[in-house]
Amino acid sequence: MSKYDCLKLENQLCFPLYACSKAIIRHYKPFLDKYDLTYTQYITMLAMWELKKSSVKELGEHLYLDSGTLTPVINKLEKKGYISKHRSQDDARGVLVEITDEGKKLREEIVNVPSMMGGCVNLSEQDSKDLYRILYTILGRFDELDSQ
Amino acid sequence: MSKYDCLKLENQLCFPLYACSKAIIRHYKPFLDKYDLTYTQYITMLAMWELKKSSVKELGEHLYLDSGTLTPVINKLEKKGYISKHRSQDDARGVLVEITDEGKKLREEIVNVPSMMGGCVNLSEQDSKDLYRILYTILGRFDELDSQ
DNA sequence: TAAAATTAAATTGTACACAACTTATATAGA
DNA sequence: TCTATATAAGTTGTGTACAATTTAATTTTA
Repeated sequence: MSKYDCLKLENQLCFPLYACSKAIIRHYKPFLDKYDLTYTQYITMLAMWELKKSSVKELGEHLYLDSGTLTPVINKLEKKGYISKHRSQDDARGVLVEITDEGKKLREEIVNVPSMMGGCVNLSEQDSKDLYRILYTILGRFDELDSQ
Repeated sequence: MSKYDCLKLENQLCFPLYACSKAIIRHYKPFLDKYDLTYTQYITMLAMWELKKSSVKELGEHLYLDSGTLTPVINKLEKKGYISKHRSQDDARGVLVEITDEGKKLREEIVNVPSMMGGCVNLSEQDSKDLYRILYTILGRFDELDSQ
């Protein structure tokens, strides 16, 4: 036992989290390539399918992304025809993003992607539930910290 | 219940994983800024403190990073004086990276960072253990897939 | 209500991440 | 042994992330 044990990669939780996140995104790629979507564009579409219409700000809160990241992603998805954007009438500072008919069609095709990815990882029911709960516990702690 | 439920952000494990990983890295920043290190540079130093001497390839296997990411990180850490690099004698294709005395000194100072971060998250003992186990299960599955 | 403070997006600059490619070197097979 | 293959780093190009700044618009407040 050394006082440096806490600095070992294997004793840190941040590292497997970071490595896992990247591994999943990397393994999404072949599935998403078919639809010419990056992972970030994919989760942005996931959010838009739920929200249908949203400000950039609200979308960013859902995705934990700021406008610096989101603006270029939105512009790319707009160019692909999946969403449209225009200034808000109520508040001219805001921009409203809206799902298009093309975007709705994409949902039909992409609906089988999650199960294909799930098949790769193949966690037990219990592990999935535990992982889900613990991750949202951590996110909650950080949300608290940030709002203080 | 809709056939699109699987496409909801909240029903995907990839999303909280991705969000959590980013949140942790973001919250490391104030602690690492003191030492003028980015998160990637930090975990590279963690690996180097363990390995002491390593090829770029081996280092990349530890960190799940390829040379495209690692080469510039190594160059920056070299410029800061924490590591040194030179061609391998045995195999002139390889480059060996080695921790310097400066790099060893840094370890002394940075040893309190993990506990400060742990204090932010404050997971229960059981949740930490479960999270750790599940994350390495996932990484193991992907390693299997990749080696096939 | 006019100036000050706040807010929403966009912009800018730095640093990954990674696929695809290049270059140099080493190993294997005919 | 000579050529084909494989391997290790490095390079290039695209796409995030995010802090910091800018711009335009809205609220607050003196």
